[in-house]
Amino acid sequence: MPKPNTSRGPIYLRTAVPAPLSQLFDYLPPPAHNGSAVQPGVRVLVPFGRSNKVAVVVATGTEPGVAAARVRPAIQLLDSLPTVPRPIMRLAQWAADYYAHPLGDVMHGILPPPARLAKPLPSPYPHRWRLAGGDAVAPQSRAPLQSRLLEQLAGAPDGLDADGLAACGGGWRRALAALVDKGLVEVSRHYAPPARFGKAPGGDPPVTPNAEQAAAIEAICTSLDEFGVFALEGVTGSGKTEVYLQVMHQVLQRGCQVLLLVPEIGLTPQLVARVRSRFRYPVAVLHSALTDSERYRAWFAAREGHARVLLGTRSAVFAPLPDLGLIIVDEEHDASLKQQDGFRYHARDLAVVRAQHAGIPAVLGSATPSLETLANAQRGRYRHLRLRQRTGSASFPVLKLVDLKRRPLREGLSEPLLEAARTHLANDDQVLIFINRRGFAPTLLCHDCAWAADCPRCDSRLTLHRGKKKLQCHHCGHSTAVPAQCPDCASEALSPVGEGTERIEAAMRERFPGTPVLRIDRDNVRGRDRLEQVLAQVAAAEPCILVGTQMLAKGHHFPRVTLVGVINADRGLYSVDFRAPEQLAQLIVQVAGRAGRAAKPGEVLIQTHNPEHPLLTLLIDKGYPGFSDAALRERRAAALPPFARIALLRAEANTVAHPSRFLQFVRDTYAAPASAGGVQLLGPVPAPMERMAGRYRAQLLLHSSARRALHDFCKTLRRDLEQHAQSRRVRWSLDIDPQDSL
DNA sequence: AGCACGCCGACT
DNA sequence: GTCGGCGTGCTC
Repeated sequence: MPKPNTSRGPIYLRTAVPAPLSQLFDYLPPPAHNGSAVQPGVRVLVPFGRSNKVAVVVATGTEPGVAAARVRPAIQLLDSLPTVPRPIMRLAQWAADYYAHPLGDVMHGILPPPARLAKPLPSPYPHRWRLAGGDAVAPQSRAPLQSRLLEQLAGAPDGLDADGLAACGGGWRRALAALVDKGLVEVSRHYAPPARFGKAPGGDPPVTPNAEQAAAIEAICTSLDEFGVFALEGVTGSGKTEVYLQVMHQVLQRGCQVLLLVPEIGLTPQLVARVRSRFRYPVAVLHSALTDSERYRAWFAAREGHARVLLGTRSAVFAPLPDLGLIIVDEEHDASLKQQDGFRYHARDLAVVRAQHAGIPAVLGSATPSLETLANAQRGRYRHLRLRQRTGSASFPVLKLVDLKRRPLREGLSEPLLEAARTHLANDDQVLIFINRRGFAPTLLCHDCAWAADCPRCDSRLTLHRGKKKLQCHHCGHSTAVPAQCPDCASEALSPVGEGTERIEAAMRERFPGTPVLRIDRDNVRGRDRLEQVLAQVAAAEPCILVGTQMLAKGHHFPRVTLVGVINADRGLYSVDFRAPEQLAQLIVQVAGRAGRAAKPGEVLIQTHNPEHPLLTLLIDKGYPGFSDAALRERRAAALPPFARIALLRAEANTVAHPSRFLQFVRDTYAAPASAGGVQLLGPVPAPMERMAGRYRAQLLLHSSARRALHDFCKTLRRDLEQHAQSRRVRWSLDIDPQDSL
């Protein structure tokens, strides 16, 4: 849309309104405003349908998108300066386009909650008060407390905060409010940020890098002024974080800000503490566990340039950073970097786009890089940096398979694993048992009539939680008491089938009486702090046994663990999802990385019924690089991502028929034109779990060898479906580059 | 997404 | 006779 107003007509504000609609909506400037100075990124209150919405101005222009008579005036401009700065506008528009998602919804999603209200942006910093009109002479008051306050304020032209005024004595807030009412005191608009966003003084000395680390740091630091992506593949314990910190240091010294993105589970207090204690620059942290006002403060500090480092989870990729000089994505393979509902973006991919827009480097770090990133490295689009050695004296753990075939299993534990545990514990070492399942047992079965405890709302079994004495569905949260007898045949022979963390914990207690057994899963370890407590216990403890889920696999160091047992590697070997093997390999490597980080070598035992499976043997003989090379070749041969592009049209409804009927309609309507454009429609098929939380789900797979073709098709498809009456009978969504596809 | 309009069932 | 179910249409 052209900007200069050469004609005589009115200027229109083209806005993104928070609604699931791909179009933009035009408004006239509010009354008594000519609109010429309105910049993109400014929020505006507009009438929309029968209600009012906070929209974001995307552009101004002289031609309305609809008949001029239909254009209504906006109610009020909410900002004088853009709330969404230019680079974020550009990123949001790029993302809305790439993910074929309405820009209004994207904008709404990236605004912090206080900015979604029809008010000017509030200051999130502690209030400061000063004398009204900046009087140097204190006005008088007859109340003693009030005059003390006035006296204090007269001596502080920049104003005083709560700490500064509390000295005037108890009840100061009431007295101050009275002064504000009288108009003698005002809230200062010259707020100041807190001096730091953390308490540690900074200045921890950097560690001397080894040759590989030094080379990586050098490679990145010699191209800080241009866009470039560095795939930093560093085995666990190779000191990736030290590389990040040293590169960050250089960037900070040049006066730039750094964005460090991590998966939700990777944002540990240890990492925050490590970043804070290294730099004398303010560090802000942004993640979902914060309160709204804490998040707003971090967002605001980033936007004002008060925070020099922003450490955050995926949504932080949209945080405004005026002096951004470097983006790092840690654990870039992690699935939690992709948003799984609504606006389904991948923070790693957007980080690369943002770096490109800004002309700065992006670093994608992982011990187990995603196949997407490795493919980009192979094609020469990303620079591949490798850290192959563990730092210090740490050596690599030895991986071994335990063949479960025809071996007696007691509570899921094989004799070789138990034997190894005995040996390691006898050496005063710690043992970690990994099992990717919470609860006691994943099924409760009647031995007499084969009744099984099913979830009434999902196509799944209820998990037995013995501690809570409940049967629980891990998909919808449904929970019931454990029946004493079979509801079908009244038999009392109800037996738990399979193993979860609780059961392994109990079994280990029984096998190793006197050895502490600590269970770490979501049921047992509620908050972040609790996890830290347990981990501190482990660090201090004598020989002990840790039993846990994914929570154990990421980010934490267990220097005293020398044996890791993986209870079951078989799920994932034969999954329908083509990404399952990749995820299994990543998980095994990550868990294995917990062992032997100190001087003692570690041992990893993986229980499986498929010890000849090529995925497992490759992983054990050649490590993750061996596995990923083979996996990439397979993906290429099968024309799967990253060698082809896919998208998923999902639909759900309260009846079985509606989703598949809707998707079949889409297929019937679009198969021919799609195919002409090089896009294949596959399905519809029921979702991997067709019924979840009482709703039926199906999906249609869109596949193309050409990114552009798929993208164009998705955009027209969305615009059509938004209009079509058919789509109102289901809830549908379009997922570009889905994480779980089939 | 909201929100209203518009036609068909069980209730004071 | 009304309250209210959710199908359909619209939002500059």
